[in-house]
Amino acid sequence: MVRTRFAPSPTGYLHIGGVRTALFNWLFARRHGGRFLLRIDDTDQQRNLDEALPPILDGFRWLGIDWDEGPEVGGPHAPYFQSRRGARYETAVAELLARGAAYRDYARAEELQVEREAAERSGGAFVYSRRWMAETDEQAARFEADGRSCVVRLRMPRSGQCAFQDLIRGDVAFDWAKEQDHVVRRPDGTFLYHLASVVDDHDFAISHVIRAVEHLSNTPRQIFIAQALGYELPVYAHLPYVAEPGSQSKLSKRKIDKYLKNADFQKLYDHARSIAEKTGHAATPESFNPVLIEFYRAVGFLPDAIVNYLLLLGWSLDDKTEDFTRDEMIRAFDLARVTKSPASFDPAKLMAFQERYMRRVPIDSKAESMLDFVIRAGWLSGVDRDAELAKVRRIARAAGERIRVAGDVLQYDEFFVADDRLEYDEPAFEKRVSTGESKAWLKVFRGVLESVDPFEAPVVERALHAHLEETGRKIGQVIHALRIALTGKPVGFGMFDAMEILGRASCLARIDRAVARGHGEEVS
RNA sequence: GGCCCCGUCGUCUAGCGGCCUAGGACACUGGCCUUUCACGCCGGCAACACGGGUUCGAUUCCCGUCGGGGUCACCA
Repeated sequence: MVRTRFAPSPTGYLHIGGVRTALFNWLFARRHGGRFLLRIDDTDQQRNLDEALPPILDGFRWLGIDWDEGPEVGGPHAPYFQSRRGARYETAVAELLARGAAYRDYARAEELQVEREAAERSGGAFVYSRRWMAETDEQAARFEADGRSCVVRLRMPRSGQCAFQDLIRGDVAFDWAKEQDHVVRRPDGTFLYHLASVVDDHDFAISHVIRAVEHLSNTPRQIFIAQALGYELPVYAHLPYVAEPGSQSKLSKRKIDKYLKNADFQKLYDHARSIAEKTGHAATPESFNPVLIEFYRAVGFLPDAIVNYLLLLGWSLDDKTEDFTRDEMIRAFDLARVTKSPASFDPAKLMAFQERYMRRVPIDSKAESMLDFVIRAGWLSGVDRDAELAKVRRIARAAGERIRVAGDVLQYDEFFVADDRLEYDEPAFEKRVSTGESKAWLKVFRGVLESVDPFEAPVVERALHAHLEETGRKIGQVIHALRIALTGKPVGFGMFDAMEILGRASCLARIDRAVARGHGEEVS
């Protein structure tokens, strides 16, 4: 039975790279009819679990990455929180001690530091002298009388090699002598990650440990622990990490300022921020960061687009397939096809997937998600949802592919403001409405609009064309003035679609207002 | 610095000795379409890090160099 896990620490944030790792674990488990579990690595966190965990869980749920065992869903090996498994780790450490695979160590931090520096000076790897190791209770008592406290360290081999097979890296080997006597228990009785992780992986019957390469060099010490405890080893697979845009360095949530110098990143960020500003979403780097999944959710990305993009970061099926439904990716996923080199995160390509997926969203559900943003922005109340939805649906239809993320609806405030509150793009107004005979023409065309019936796009369009025919004008001569008078902007939807959405009354009122308006000044 | 890993277009990648004058996608770019903006359509630019081998033949195998990165905690 294949069993994989993803083990986040409860930081409150879901990192893009972490999601990719979780996704690969999930895919691998689903592919083999196994189980995917979530385990919370909170061995050393003072953070308040109660508020740091839900955002992570919500993030996974939103992405459609479900877990078979773990927080909230429970499971046969509960609890899935390392902070609640101390007793279990204690027995493991006792076993390690009993078997001579670990020892109590009474060294002080400064003493260790001296040895470390000496090793550095001589150019060799630091290997602890074990001078303050207590092998008997008597020795321990003596150190304690000195006021020393003890940690438990692994008694690592000092010769030979630790060799293992990695599903992605192939054969890997490390010299035992380069390994340190890692601490597994602190003086206060808490445990370190490596110990907890190995014990949990064993207890939870994890068959495949699929994680980022940063952990590759941690593997020997974990193998040492597992073997000392008589555990069967899981199969290891170390994924390349997700790199910065245009670089090979690991993507980090703290380096956002640096990434913003990348044009594509900047573009995505600005795009998202303009949406977030309108919805009042706090746009601090902590909460509003393109390295975190929450960022995409806050502006209306589609989870399927993100997952599909992430799937292709370090994995590919062949030389052309890019689109995968969940079922397709489950069927196709194969660790052997994971790349060895880091894949850099490309905001532009993510957006391309988003656009592609957005095209396939049925108009009704697109309108639903757009309406959420409109309500969040306070442009509609949400009280008469059916009527509001109908309006947003018309906008969605007219906007077509201009709506790339659901929050893009907030670019079209002209359909939500009162006629007398419409704002104009001043240079455009100057150029196309204030000059020549634009205003005179608008007045005339206003008369035409009054009698158009019904006030629907194709009818209005026919009326305009008939009018142009009679007066011998070309559409290009007048439509810009009309657009700016009605929407305040030089760009937008098809003119007639926009007019239908506005309705006759608004169109007339807006023409009146534009015509009455002076050169760039408000007429009251 | 020690140890380890990686190295095909700007980016994600295909390629597992001849199918490669290296394929696809994104980005960029020229044009078309068009009431604007998008979309769409047609076209273009663009890569095997370098040097040695092995071989009839290397992007593919080996070695070295260079470059990039990861990791060296009483963090996870």
